[in-house]
Order: sequence, then C-alpha cells, then structure tokens
Amino acid sequence: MDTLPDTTAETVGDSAYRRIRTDLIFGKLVPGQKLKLERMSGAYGTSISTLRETLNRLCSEGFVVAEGQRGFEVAPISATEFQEIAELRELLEGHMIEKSFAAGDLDWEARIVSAHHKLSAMERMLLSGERSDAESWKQCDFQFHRALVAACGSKVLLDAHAAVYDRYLRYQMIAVVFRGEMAAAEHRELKELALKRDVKGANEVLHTHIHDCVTHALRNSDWLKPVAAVKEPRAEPRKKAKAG
Amino acid sequence: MDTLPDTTAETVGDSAYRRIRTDLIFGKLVPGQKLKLERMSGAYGTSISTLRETLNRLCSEGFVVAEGQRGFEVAPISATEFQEIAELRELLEGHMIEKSFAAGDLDWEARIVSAHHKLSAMERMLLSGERSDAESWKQCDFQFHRALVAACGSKVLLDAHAAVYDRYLRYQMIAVVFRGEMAAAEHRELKELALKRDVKGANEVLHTHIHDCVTHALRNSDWLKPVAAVKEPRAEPRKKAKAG
DNA sequence: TCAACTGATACTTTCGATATTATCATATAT
DNA sequence: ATATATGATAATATCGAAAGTATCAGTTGA
Repeated sequence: MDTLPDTTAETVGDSAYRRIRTDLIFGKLVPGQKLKLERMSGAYGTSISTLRETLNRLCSEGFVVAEGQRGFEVAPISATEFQEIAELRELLEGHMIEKSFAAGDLDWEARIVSAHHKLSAMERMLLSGERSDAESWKQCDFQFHRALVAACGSKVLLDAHAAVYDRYLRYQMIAVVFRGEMAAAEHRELKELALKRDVKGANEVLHTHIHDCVTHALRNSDWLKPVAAVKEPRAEPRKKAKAG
Repeated sequence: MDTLPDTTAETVGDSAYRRIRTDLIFGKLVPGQKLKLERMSGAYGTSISTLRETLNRLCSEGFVVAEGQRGFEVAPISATEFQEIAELRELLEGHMIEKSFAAGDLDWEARIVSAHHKLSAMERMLLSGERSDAESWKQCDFQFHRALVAACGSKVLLDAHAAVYDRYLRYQMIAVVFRGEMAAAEHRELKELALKRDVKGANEVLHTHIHDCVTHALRNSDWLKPVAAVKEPRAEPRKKAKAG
C-alpha cells in the first residue's frame, strides 16, 4: 500500500509552475521585470534547470518573454493587448455560449445555478467591504463563466477559453478591478438568459460585461494609461562599488 | 566588430525546438509514441536538460503530452479533436477576415495577390505530378491564409491563428491530404472575394474549404477512422484488466 | 570632453551525473 | 492458476558545475 502510483504525484517542477504562474497573473511579478535565474531558483526552491522548464512553458502561454540569449522577463502589458485579449475572449465565449445553450441538459443548468450561487455570495462579501482574497473570487468568476460554456462539447474550445481567460485575468488583477454591483447584475442576467437559452441576449450581455470591464480598467489603472511606460520597479542598486 | 549581439543568435535549444516541432507536425514522430529522453537527446544533438525545455514548450502548444512523472509522449490524435480544431480555426479566421477586409489597404491587397500567385504555382506543380516537398506547400498555404487576415489589426489574434493553424496542419499532414483542383479553386475564390471585400462570401467559402478538407481527410486516412486505435508500434500487454 | 577599446563581472546556456520513480520479470502463497 | 509480493532494470526528475555571452566600469587616444 505504500506505493500508490498516481495519488499525489506533485513534482517539484509542477509546484513551481503553479506558484510562478499565480504570481504572474496576480501581478506579484511585475510586467517588464527581469527574471534572473539564480534569484528565482532560490525564491521558488528549485534548481535552475527545472526553473527553465517552467519559464519555457510560461513563454508559450504568453506570460513570459524570452529574448535571444538575454534571459527571461515578465511579459509587458499594454492597453492594446488588453483590448485584443478581451476581443478574443468575447469571440470564443460567445461562440461557445451558442453551442452550449443548444446542447445543455438539466445537469448543465444545475451547475450554472450552483456556480452562480457561489459567485454571487462572493460578490456580496466584496460589496460589503469584507476583503476576501482575490484568488477565491477569480476562481468563482471563472467557474461561473466556464459553467455557461461547459456544454459546448469541444475540449479544444474549453482549453483555449481557459487559456485566454487567464491572460485576461492577469490584466484584471494588475488593474485591481472590482466593478461591484454592475458586474454582479450582469452575472445574474447571464444566468437567467442561460436558463432561458437566449443566445442573442446572452451575447449582448457578455459584450457589455467584457467591454465595460476593459473600459473601467483602462480608466482606473495607472499601469494601463495611453502609452504605458512600464519598466522595472526601480533600477536595482547593481554593483556600483565605485569606491573600489 | 567581432561581437555582433543579435546577428546569429540561434541557440541550440531553439534549433532543437524547431526541428522537433517540424517532425511532430509532419508526422515523423507518430501520435502516441513515447519520447524517451536519452534517445531523443541523441537524435537531436542536445543534452537532456535542454531537450526537456523544448518538450515543455511543445506541451503547452498541444503537440506533446506529459503524464505525471511518466515522461513525455507525442499527443494522440482523434477524429473528434480534428473537427474541434477545424471549428476553432474557422471561428478565428472568419472573424479575422471580417476585420481584415474592413481595414485592408492597397499594400494588403498586393500581398494577397502575391501570396496567391506563389500558392497557385505550387498547386499547379502538385497537380502536374511534380512531387515538391510538402513543407514548402504548407508554407505557401499558410502565407496565403495569413495574408487574408493580416490586416485584422490584432497581434493576439494573429498569434492565436498561427498556433491553431499548425495544429490543424498536423492533422492534414498525418492524413496526407492534397485535395487538388478543388482546394485550388477555393483559394482562387477567396482571393477574389478579398479584393471585393465580400465578407459573407469569403466566410462561406472558408467554411466549405475547411469542412471539405476535414471530411476528405477523415475519409481517406487510415489514422483517423471512427475510433482511431492508434497505439505504439508494439502492442504492450499492459495490465490485463478487463481484456475481452 | 567624447568616443572607442579592453578587461572584468554577472548572467545565461548547456552539459553530465545523481537521486527518485516507474516498469517488468520472477517467485511465492492462496 | 490467478493474484500478490519482491527485487532488478530502465527511465525520469532534479541538481550543481562548466562553458559561452552580454554588460558595464575603467582606461586610452583623439
């Protein structure tokens, strides 16, 4: 009984991957910041080789960029890219809503109601000032939107949607956006339109939902102003040592 | 003058990445095949560490799967996934055509005509029996479709389209499909509809183009039959679970 | 004073080796 | 005979160090 092959096969690399990915999405690793390997490997408790595997994966996902042989850095952000990602999310999610509404059964409906119940509770908490952690809220928001499109019947689409959602989420988190009652109302509408199988109505609400979120973020964030000149937080003291 | 920073910065890892990726797309590495690290590192002339970086990237792109701590293998294929990828490609490309047709200028038109000229010549060669290499033809096909959507104005969409196109291409290559005059005619139509900015017509042709290609491939390929039982060359005994 | 050269330093890339884990064949008990 | 335990073998995951580049301070020459 001591050798269970696939119970908790959490490799060191996977652990580092999840943690770094989270830190990227939630802005703990700042856009444009250089990701020095030695420092990083210390911070996340892996060797450099293992760390490089992780960073390569995150490169493919668009959270990290690798320029030539000058190492890795956190992918920069721009208002333009935010809008483009939002557009892609809307395109995917809209298409998936159409298919999902056509194919969803009772179980599907039940999962939507359930996911909305949790999301709604989380939104009430945030509105009443209780500072719950952003990560839980994000999780609920994703689960709700995922429930809407879950019956689309395509694993490829679901994977693509999840990937785009996380890139979108990164911008939301960097902009530190919570739109409050407005967003909560839109979620409520989406739930009801799903139960009514109203594709057209749902797509209109989705468009508003995403568009307003982008606009709100662009207006309220210092990071995403016109030409965001986002650089490293501060020039590292370097070696200097002119005294020598 | 001997230190030019960014002239030939082709790292060993990048070279291996491109070669392995090509071998995956063109079916030289067959679906389901185990990718043993030692053998691979020998074949592609890199160390195991560097190879692992590459395989991690290809995992994110959907060409390789990594199961737990049992190593890597070539992503399996299925008729279902082919159809889902085709659907995603059509969704993206259709949307991008609409934006591109609205925004394209004279340069855009010129590049379409140019790309179609090359693709058309390549198609004539293939039709007349000259066995040109598949990779060149693929390159021309991609360049043409890319030219159609190039003016969509979104880098995010262009990147997503390129990624999906390559996954689609892998299925085309495994099915070894060349639809001949039919596909060539559709390309000709797409070019003319682009110059006329006929979004509706172009999307209809695109739908036919992709749908017929999938159907043709599913019919003609041994690999993509109903429930493709594609396994490793030698049938492994495995655990004799419910062996019927 | 400015520009280009030179050497030193820090970083990245790559490798070979070790530790850990899965797999398979054999043996043993029911 | 089937199924479980056990040890040998092969493959993977991880690490630390060496080789290869970019970057920067200081220096030299105009």
